[in-house]
Amino acid sequence: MGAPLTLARSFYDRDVLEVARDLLGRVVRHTTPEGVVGVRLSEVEAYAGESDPGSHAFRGPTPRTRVMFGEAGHAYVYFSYGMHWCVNLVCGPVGTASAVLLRAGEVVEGLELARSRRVAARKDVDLARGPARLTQALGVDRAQDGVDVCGGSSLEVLPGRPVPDEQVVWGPRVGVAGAGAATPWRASLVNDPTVSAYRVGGRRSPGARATRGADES
DNA sequence: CCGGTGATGGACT
DNA sequence: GTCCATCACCGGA
Repeated sequence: MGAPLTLARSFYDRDVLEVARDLLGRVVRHTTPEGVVGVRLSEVEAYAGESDPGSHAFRGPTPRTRVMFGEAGHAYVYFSYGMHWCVNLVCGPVGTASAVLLRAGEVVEGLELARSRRVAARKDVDLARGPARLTQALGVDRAQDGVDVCGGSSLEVLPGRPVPDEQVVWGPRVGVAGAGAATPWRASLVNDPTVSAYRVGGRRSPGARATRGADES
């Protein structure tokens, strides 16, 4: 038998920062009746479970965050801002509720289909440049919440090509206050045009902090 | 290039 | 009622 197509569950069943780091350069692939789209990850963000004030798991399990408290290697998909879907990969032991948010990547398979799903994107580098854009390009939504990405599902993560440390840049997470603010939760590929360049604070009230990520341009 | 803002709906207090 | 792990679009520099 050949090597498994998707990453083994053990890949996800460890520290969330390690998983985030190792996800860079991997390919997330989603197969639907419309076809297949694959995205090579260029930016991810770690959420360290119940102790992380920035995590959806911070207040303990709820119907929405049920999947986060479960087994590593499953997708946690949530609905945001009334119109967007974002996808995380659960990691660590059961009950840990850690997860890695897939923030951006390059479409490396199914370019035409991705374009048709992302009509607003003017350039191909914008197709999956941002967490909600990435899910839209992949065609991921509520139906993939809880899906096991370790094989046998329409949503899977392929080995891709590992990225050397020199190409990895760590930066702060946005919109999170509290003790964990100093931890570099967000990892991205240096000088990669598909890395999202988002605003700190978003549409927050005036006076929002202006700490820019260190991985721009 | 950059900052400001509306859209839009669900989860949680 | 408030807060979003966001995006697209618009106008100004």
